[in-house]
Amino acid sequence: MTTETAPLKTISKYHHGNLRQSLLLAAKELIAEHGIEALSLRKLADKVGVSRTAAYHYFIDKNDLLCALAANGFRRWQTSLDQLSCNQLPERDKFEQYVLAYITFATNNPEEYELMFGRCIWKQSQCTVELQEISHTTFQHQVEMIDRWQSIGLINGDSALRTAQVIWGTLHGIAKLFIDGVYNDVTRVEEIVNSALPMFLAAKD
Amino acid sequence: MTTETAPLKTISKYHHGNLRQSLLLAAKELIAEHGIEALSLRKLADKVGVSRTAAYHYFIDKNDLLCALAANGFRRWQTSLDQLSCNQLPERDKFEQYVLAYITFATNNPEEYELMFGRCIWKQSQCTVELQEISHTTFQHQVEMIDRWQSIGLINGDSALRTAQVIWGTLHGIAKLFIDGVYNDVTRVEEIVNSALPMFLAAKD
DNA sequence: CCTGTATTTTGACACTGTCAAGATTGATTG
DNA sequence: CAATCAATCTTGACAGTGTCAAAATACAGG
Repeated sequence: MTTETAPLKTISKYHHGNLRQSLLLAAKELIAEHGIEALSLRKLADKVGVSRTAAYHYFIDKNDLLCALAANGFRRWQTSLDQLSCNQLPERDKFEQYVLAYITFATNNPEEYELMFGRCIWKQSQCTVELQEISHTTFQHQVEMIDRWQSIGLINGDSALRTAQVIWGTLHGIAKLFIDGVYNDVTRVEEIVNSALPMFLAAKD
Repeated sequence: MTTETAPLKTISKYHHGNLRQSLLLAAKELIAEHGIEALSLRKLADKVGVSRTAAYHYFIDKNDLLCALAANGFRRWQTSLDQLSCNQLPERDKFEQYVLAYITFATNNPEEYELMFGRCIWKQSQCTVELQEISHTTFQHQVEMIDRWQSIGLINGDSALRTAQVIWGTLHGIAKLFIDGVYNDVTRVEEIVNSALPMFLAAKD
């Protein structure tokens, strides 16, 4: 459809070139800086140097744009997962890395994380098929990882699905309590994670 | 300050009688029905039968009103905790009850829970001293409960504070995943809770 | 009845998301 | 090269929103 060769035109008012990409990038920056609820389509348009309603040619909705951002987040997290699952460390270290990576990803990109797993998209407004697919894939991926760790005997629990749900719940909960400011001493992340680990790991002696 | 004898006046436009209480009640209903983000001060005023800006004589802000609602929620949850901590069941059953009660409270009053622990109040806007106090008291209370269970040897972990934070994280996370619609089969709450319990309980044989 | 204070309303402003209609541009033809 | 067309962007407009300042109303006390 669109030619991929970015023209790098001289600045003319019309035909921005790659507005969709620019909008997503600027939105990500604005959100990271001032939070999700501070993002308005008009400020976004201002930042990109374009009119208020220009975004509506690339996104159905404000919600549609947020979904696209969340999908990008899932892609980023997915690649982290991929790197992690194909390294050569012993499985136990992999598990620890996974737990730490999860919390780190969440606390380092709080607003993006909020977008990916928060009510803003999942609850109140319906989410895009794109987002539904990429998130489902990622969920599946994580369940499989935990499933394998469980079948090895590294972590305990009966049903693999239930165990995955509980572990994810724990990670999500800790992350959320930090992100939302209920826990506010972020320097203590690692300590809490280290307290969480032995609860999941099978008896180790 | 205000006389506590509610006059129950005939309906005259001015001097509603107990506007503050009415506003809180109506707001709670509106939120329970349509979600937090659907609450506007104007709809709220309409429902109570009062002008748009009437609420500003009892609340500084929209945020102030939400904080009051959250504080009420904490009071409700606190009484549940009190009932639970002074019954005569064995400690193990108490712990199970606590876990189930937490998730049940959250999933039965999702919007109120969101208000109590969500970003809406804690992160973006600063919360009231009233809310800060009541929530801090409740947190403390929960930490003490877990501390006791740990010193008895019912649940494992090293630091009591860290253990409490992790357990709370787990409960909060599971609750949130349900509330926000990421987990959507609410009938499976109990199964997940039952999978979570043995992770916290010390070896039981 | 008159006055002061507590309470509520009206008017106004800036900001938001979104739709319909118009304006501008680059590419594709003849 | 000139004309047409579709893609792209802008302007105008509307209904909501939170919130402030000033006006209006009701009640209590003298």
